[in-house]
Amino acid sequence: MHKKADCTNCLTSSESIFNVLTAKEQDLLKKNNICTSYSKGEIIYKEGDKPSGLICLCKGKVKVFKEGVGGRDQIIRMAKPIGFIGFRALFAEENYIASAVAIEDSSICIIDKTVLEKLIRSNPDLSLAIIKELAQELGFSNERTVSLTQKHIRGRLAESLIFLADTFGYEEDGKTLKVYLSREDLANLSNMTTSNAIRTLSTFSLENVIKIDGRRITILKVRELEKISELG
Amino acid sequence: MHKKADCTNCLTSSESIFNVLTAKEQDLLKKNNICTSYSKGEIIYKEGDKPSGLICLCKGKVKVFKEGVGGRDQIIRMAKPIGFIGFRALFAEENYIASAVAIEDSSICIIDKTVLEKLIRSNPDLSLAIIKELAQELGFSNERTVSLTQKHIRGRLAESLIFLADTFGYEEDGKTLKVYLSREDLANLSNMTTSNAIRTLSTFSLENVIKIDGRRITILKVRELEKISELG
DNA sequence: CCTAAGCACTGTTTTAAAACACAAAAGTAG
DNA sequence: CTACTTTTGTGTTTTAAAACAGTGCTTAGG
Repeated sequence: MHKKADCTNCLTSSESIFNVLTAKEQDLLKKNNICTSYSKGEIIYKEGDKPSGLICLCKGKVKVFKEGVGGRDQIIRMAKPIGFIGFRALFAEENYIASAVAIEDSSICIIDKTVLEKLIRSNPDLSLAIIKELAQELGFSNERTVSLTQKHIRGRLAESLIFLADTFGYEEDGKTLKVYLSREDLANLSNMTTSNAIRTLSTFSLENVIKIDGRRITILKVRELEKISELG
Repeated sequence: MHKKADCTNCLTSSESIFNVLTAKEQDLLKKNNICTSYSKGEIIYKEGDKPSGLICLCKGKVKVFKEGVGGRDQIIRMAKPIGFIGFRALFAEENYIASAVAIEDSSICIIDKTVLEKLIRSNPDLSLAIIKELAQELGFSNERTVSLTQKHIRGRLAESLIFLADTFGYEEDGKTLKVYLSREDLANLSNMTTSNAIRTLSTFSLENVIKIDGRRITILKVRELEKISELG
């Protein structure tokens, strides 16, 4: 674990925020990052840790969660390649307020804090891209706050399933979620107890809105699911 | 209403994010903003509206809220001078996802979108300040999501009272909140029904943690209130 | 001054979801 | 292969908070 990994083209891919950089700047970036790999279940950082740089997820999937008062976790973000994790604390110059755990075998690379600042100072397009990214994330968080507090269990779970589909997409069949979460994670994403996630999932299955086969969730009626989510 | 107002020194005050600008840049800023005043209760923008520029609150107090599924509002932010409202949507290049209403007679000035972009492009310190501001706001939103979903009514209300004290401060006596909200607003801030806000407020008063006199709330035992908030 | 409207407050009922308590299945390690 | 742990699944009880219902107070407007 924590083996060295190599993710050269990850940072400069067309999907990456860094594609606005000049060749020279991209060079600087490539020379200043450390790659590491994590197995499924491993902790990437913990609440309270100090961020050392910008973490880029090159491979795998990561959940970011906060421990609540009753010991119950709330998943506040899910990351897929190519994406960043832990950037909030870095930019706010604070310690992490949440923890990140790999939910699949993953590779990350860390861009040094000072190098990043240099790049931001040298390239306004990068600044604007980061500002936009943060603003969108804030919008997501605000939306989520209202959904999680006001929707009922069915609505919250339906919303989570749609969110997972939007984020990770479908398998080749075009309807099976390309992410395999435990019932507990699904519950922690949707602000409910594990029992209730299991129960509600079964209900959806009985109603033929989804099909469940272990952790494999196939969405049969997206429209129906969206309706359940909207009604709350 | 919507009278023209004058808030020249508001943008360039030492508390403002724009204090990193050069004299020349500050000049550009001052030449390109429109000031308006709103009476208590007036709408500054509505969910779905398109942002035209960066809104700076120069005088007064503003609540920013989202309408939930059951018609119940959730207050997601409270703004005081000198602060910005509606910046999230502007930076994300989206329409507003929340509404802003003045809860006191207020003055705002709007900085044109293109002027703002010019300033961001010319001054990296401004970029960094905006990035930091957004990241802190995102942290606040994440914390809030967990509190509002996991804490019980007493904990949520206690947290809101502490938040109001932190945001708006105290009157001369050093313990009376310098903000006067209706019970409904207090409920919408704390994710509960108005009845429950009233009830819980009375309980706190009976327990001598606070003193209530209409909308005037005096915090008698801050430590106690913090305990209630932490325990959930 | 009187009336209306909105806000503050209280008691009662209902309900959604948590908590609890098991049982069965599926992975995992020895 | 067996024992152990974790995850999944289900039924029951309890509880926190919403919904409902109605009264009094205060403010605003004619």
